[in-house]
Amino acid sequence: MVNRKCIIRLSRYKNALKRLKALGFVKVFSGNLADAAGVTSSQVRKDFSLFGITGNRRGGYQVDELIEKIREILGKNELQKVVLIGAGSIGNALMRYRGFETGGIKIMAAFDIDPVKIHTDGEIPTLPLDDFNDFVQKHSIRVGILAVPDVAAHHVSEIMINAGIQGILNFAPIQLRGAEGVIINNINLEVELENLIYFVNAADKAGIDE
Amino acid sequence: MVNRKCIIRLSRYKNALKRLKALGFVKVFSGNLADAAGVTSSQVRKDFSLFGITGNRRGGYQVDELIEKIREILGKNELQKVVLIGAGSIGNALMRYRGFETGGIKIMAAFDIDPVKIHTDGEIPTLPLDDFNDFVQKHSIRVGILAVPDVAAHHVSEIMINAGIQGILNFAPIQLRGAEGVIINNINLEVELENLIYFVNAADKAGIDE
DNA sequence: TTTTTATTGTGATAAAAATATCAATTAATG
DNA sequence: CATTAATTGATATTTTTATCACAATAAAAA
Repeated sequence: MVNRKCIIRLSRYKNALKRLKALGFVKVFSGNLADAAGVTSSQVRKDFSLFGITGNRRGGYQVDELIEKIREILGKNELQKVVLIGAGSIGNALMRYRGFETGGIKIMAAFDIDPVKIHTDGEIPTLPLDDFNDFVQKHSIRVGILAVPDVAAHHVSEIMINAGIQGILNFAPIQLRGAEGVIINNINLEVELENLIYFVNAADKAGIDE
Repeated sequence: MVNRKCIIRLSRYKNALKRLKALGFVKVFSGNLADAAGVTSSQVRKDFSLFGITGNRRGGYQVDELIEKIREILGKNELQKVVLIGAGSIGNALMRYRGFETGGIKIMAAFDIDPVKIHTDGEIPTLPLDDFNDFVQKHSIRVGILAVPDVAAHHVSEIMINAGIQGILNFAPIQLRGAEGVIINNINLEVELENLIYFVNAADKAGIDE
């Protein structure tokens, strides 16, 4: 069964493959990917079988072919357009983040309620929130990043969902619950740090990782 | 058994409790927390039993007491000092992020190799990377945030570990593997978006969430 | 060409995590 | 004070996830 964890592993395999390719690898074995992604080789093969990815017994997998197949599964063969709501510090950091381009992801526009932040001169325009609906529908965008303060988060998530957004990456420190057919991934910085702090403090016990 | 997932849920319970407290709640039932955190009430009670948190049969849990107990478990009763390496866009966003203070987390200093970024006038000083070791040891800091470009990430992680850092929150798009006794949490923005894109594209199939 | 060796692909097995169940118990009610 | 109703806490069950094990098979070697 395909779940979140499984897709995350697929992304990691793809990243590992890119690095191995840069190192000159032409074929890889499940064990190589397992090492690079920190899982077992069985896990790699099981994941592949789930998506009908096959290799050659004794011959492993062709790197180029494998990257291509994973990209296809992840929908990364075409440019993925996303929008951003919230042009604060995190929003701006994301706009400046260069990793998305190379990964085939493009932030088409940012939106904010603060008139001071509106401008269309940069590489990514920042538009008034009122334009959100039209923009999303005009460009058929289905994925959005939410980077507004916590008090506004729930309200903004409703605006996004009403506009037709089906996937939200939420940076607000509130556990957003998605509507039917809407997927929400939450990134909570404080929770992540709390997590580290707990395990560092509990260093006596065996170091648990996941 | 206490694992990452379990501690993340604990953080979520705490956040939910704070909101419920603000709403005037004095006591809560496991079902309330379950709703707020998106889990079952059995899960909540199971988690609590793991940490010896008890309530009153029929009477639920006292909000204040519960918050206090969870804070204690998470080590948040004393200010948690962390450092940041990389004063780029993500690093700066984190320095400006107000959520940490209220959560009892303090970024003591940032470090960078770029002399242009060094300054000590702001609220959080940005120091040369050469000062990292001394600073960490002087302030007994054990948790650090890594926000440098991918090519530098592995090298910087070694600097951190050598200086005695035991927990790293890694924003570089590379799967860092920790040394013995070092815990690394990876936040990979592209992987998160890829994940959303996959499930949005696969919207035909049943919407899977976690 | 035949034999050996290494790796895949998958069904079986084990481990881990989440959920359901229910007796024990406590608060509220009459 | 006795009775009722509701919730915890702990155990049992189910579900999910990961690992193991090995036949099938293809490359390499003899």
